[in-house]
Amino acid sequence: MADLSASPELPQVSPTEPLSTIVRRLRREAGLTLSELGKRSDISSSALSKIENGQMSPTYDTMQRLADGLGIDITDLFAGQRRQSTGRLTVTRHGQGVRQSIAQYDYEMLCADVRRKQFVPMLATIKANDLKDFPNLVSHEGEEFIFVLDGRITLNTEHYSPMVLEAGDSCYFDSTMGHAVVSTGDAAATILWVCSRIVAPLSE
Amino acid sequence: MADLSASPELPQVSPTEPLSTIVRRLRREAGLTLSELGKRSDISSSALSKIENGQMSPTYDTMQRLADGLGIDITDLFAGQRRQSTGRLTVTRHGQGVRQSIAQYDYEMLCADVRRKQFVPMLATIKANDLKDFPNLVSHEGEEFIFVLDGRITLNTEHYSPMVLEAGDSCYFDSTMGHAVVSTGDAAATILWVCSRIVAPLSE
DNA sequence: AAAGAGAATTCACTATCGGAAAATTCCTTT
DNA sequence: AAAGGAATTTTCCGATAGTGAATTCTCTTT
Repeated sequence: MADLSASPELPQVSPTEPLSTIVRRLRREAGLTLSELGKRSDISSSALSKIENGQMSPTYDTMQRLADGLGIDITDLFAGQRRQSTGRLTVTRHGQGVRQSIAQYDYEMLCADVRRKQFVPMLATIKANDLKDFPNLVSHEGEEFIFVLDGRITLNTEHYSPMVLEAGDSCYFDSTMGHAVVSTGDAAATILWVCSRIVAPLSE
Repeated sequence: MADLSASPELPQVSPTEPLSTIVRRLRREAGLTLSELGKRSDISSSALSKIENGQMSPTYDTMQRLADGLGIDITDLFAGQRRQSTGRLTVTRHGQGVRQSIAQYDYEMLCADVRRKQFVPMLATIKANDLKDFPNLVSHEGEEFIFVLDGRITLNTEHYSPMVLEAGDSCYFDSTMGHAVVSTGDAAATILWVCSRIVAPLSE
């Protein structure tokens, strides 16, 4: 079985990248050994070895456990190489983000000059003090992470009882579930907020 | 670390459409009998029957031929398996993340009990003081965001000159570009670090 | 260089997939 | 309702996916 592709070059986009190569690449990127991945996905390391060497065609069942162990979506096992933007980088200095404001929060969008990000970081100052400040809970595609920098907040959600978070606490949740953050301390609360799956905000 | 929602680990009954139903639906939609589809995809009708009745887990090989015979992309066979988070949520209290350590950094993985996150947040304390502490620059798929909480760091990258970041500064970049963070202040530096497309470590 | 440790592969074996054909179910037609 | 034919399921069996143990490979350490 000859492997013609072997080029030492960087991210080669090969539409026909075989499963074996994809799996090996994903495992290496995750920094896992065969047995480590085997443990996570409940597949023997010998089976993984055979898969990565193209000596075996795994069953649907096995592929599902494999994707699970890699923490990826099973379709990623077929998708070949993912298009990756060139090494872009941007810095936002303290206080220099793009400011936006709605009734309940003041935002400072960080690194806003990079568009089409995989996730969007921002600093938010919570103005709302009461859930009544929200006409209704917010809900949108994607997942969300909150890290409290200062003050104390209450995270209200559709499916859980309100959670109080203090400085240093953090929270990760599915944002399709309705949610709203209010400040419950004396001082204004500041949080670092990260959302995935957000369409590039302002500026055209 | 309290996770309110989750049934422990695997037994989670996914509300997604199983392969069997997907295949049957697609075949019916195409108006094909088992043997007709079998002929097109070079799979015996008995095998197809077993697949459609959930009595068999087809191999990667077979699934490719199947998708081929149906004239669809193989990833469409997983339509029902795509990631779909049902309002999950988890909180990590100050200092309660899962700790990990490598030569250059100490990590505290936040919200580590949620797996398959779209992005992974962590707190890192930078131990490295010199670029020489790194055998080579780190590089992996995905994008990365850094927010400096305390101290001063220098971000070294493959394509840019080193950038000094102080508390409150942030940076977003493509992580396929080699990179390494060192502390350049007197005190240890602490940063909030967010990476996309990373496998969260296993917390046993 | 030898020893040792850990990773990857190979080996021997069992469980299961997948094919051919028999058996059954599900029509349509009389 | 019965007959006939097509679609589907079941049965049986060879081929191969998947496992644990043994082996080989690849490092680092002394």
